[in-house]
Amino acid sequence: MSDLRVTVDIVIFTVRDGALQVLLVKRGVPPFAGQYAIPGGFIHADESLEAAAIRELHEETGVRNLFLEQLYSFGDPRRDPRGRVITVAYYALIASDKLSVVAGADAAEAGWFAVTKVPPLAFDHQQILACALERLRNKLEYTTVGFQLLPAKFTLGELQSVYEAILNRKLDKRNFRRKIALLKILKPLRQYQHTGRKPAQLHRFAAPTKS
Amino acid sequence: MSDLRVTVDIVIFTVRDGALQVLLVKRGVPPFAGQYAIPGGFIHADESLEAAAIRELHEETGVRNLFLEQLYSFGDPRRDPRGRVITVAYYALIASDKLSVVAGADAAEAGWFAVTKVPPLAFDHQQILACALERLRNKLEYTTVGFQLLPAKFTLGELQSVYEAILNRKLDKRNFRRKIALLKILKPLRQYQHTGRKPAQLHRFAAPTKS
DNA sequence: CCAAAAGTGTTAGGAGTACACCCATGG
DNA sequence: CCATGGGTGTACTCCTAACACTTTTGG
Repeated sequence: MSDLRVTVDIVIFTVRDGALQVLLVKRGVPPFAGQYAIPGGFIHADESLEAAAIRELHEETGVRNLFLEQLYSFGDPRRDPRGRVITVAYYALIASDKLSVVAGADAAEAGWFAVTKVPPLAFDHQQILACALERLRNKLEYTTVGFQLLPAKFTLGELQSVYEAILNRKLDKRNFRRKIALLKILKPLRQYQHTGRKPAQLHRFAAPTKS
Repeated sequence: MSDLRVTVDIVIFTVRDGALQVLLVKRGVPPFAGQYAIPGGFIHADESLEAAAIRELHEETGVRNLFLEQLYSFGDPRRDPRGRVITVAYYALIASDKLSVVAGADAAEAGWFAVTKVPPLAFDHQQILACALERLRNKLEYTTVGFQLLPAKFTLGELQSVYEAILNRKLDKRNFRRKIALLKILKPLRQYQHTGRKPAQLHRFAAPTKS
């Protein structure tokens, strides 16, 4: 018990270029120097787990007010060769229009990777990523987390692309739109996105109006 | 970071007397001396989180090989007045025919409480219990955790009672039995339970036989 | 014979899935 | 004019939920 430490690691997702991507940082010091890892760090003495996650998230991305949810805690005694380190893993979703802000202290060493093409990861981070991916895919089915990945105004086509990127499969356009319509959480706007061919109506996320 | 410690707390459920019950222990020492709490303890230096949970579970109930699942980690810096203690909460299900074994070191100070009638709890254990209850109810809908609470042989009426106790509402008998039958995980036995009126057929939990 | 739990089908509504064509625009 | 993504409806299946009566036994 003498030397136990606790970290918070955060799997940060975004959807970019039609693919679900995750933010990874290259480690500069041993162990696993030169390998990529999920961003994270030790918790401070006076902050809650979630506060630590929010702080790390802000340090890595410069963004606050993201969707953030605790994922799972990993505590194998040998997961970190330096000693006993338990990690509480979180996952976060960052909207595509906010991710220009990928600065942070080690900007040059951080990068987005498609989840289908992640390099070998340090520690047990492969397992943590797999866990986050599974959670995200499940939550997509019965919650509205998907909307967190879009800007305030978006088209139904963009929304569908986000779903397809996360689930990694094509969805039927008509069925998708009916399903979304049934949720009654989108407000159609009188604005259209003129991006190429036929203009697409913009929508924004909104709680259903009580009639 | 100097003084951080990690505990594992376990919400142990059973169904008894038609009610969902939880095992609580009375604290003998401050803080919260005399109040009830969820069983738990500090993790050892060389054991994984799950191993710690299994160990605590065995210490409290004398039983091994229960259903056990990690729930959530709680880390508010002021959740324990003694100092910084993070807890990784688990929940476990113990079959009604095994719970005579409620011995353990502090047997006299441990007891089962219906979840609808728990006394005030120490620390943030009320919150942990609420979290476990929510998880259990959700898992009941789309997994087969409910079977963990029954002996090897049971009647459909007993199974339905377990579901009703957990969900705290009555279920339709015909719909329930159809739903269970569709799962194809029960093997009807040539034995009947003669307990009062019309004998009820016994079943056992079994993976579906591949035709 | 009676109280009590066991056991059993049908119908209606809602959600998911499969599937094909016309529309509006920019180039 | 044409390539491209936007936009729309129907039919079928499956799951859920509501609902009532007969059967078997012990006392």
